[in-house]
Amino acid sequence: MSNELYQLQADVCKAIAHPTRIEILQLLREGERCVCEIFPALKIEQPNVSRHLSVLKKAGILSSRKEGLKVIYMVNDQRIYEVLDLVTEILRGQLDSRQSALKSALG
Amino acid sequence: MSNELYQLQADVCKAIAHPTRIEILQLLREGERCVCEIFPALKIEQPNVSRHLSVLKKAGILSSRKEGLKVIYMVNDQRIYEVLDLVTEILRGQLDSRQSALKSALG
DNA sequence: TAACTATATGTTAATTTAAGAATATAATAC
DNA sequence: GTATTATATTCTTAAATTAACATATAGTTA
Repeated sequence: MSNELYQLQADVCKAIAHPTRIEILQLLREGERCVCEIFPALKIEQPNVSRHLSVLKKAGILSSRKEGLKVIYMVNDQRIYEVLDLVTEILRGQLDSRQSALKSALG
Repeated sequence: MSNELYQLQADVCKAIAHPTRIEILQLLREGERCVCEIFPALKIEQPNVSRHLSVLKKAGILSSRKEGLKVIYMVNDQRIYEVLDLVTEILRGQLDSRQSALKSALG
């Protein structure tokens, strides 16, 4: 149907289509975190994490608020984790398919 | 946890992170289709659709089989539609948030 | 005010992605 | 064999993405 919807869906998918950003989301699953907690946990540079956070925020997946010097990021909609979990299940299904294909190929 | 899992999840998300590929998936929701049906339905060039199909296939989202001259594509795991539907719900939630923020801002 | 801390933003280079046009391949029909 | 049809691939070019490094900004403290 709506070509605009496809673009919006693609934008959300693109925003989460990076391993670092998925790792950020998994960290935030436990609750909101400031940048100063996120980048040491992920062992990447602060400017790097800051940019990935802004990608997620621009896509409407995260929000932030200031507390003194710190900026605290949080997930807007927990359903983003249903998306990630579904993707994991799909991957597991792919693995199972390959395994049973191999099994039947080997007799 | 596993950095490799994040990469695999990101790969699947990246594969569906394009409006044309989402449109292809929505068409295939009704059942398998050959390339000759897909590209006229989407009103894009055949080589273009062929490349997008190969991206989806490489990510394990689609499979294909030959029938004479035609190549027929199909979805491997229907849960990919749960992902797309969830993303739509998340987008709707974002819209609702903006609306109620606007409403309270205007009194 | 200056110094300090936390975060964000240029800038650059390397890599990836996408589309269009042309071409190549594969299966069928003649 | 040649011609035809359906699909895939190559090439080129433009645009987008990413990381690294340096720098800028915002808020705090002295």
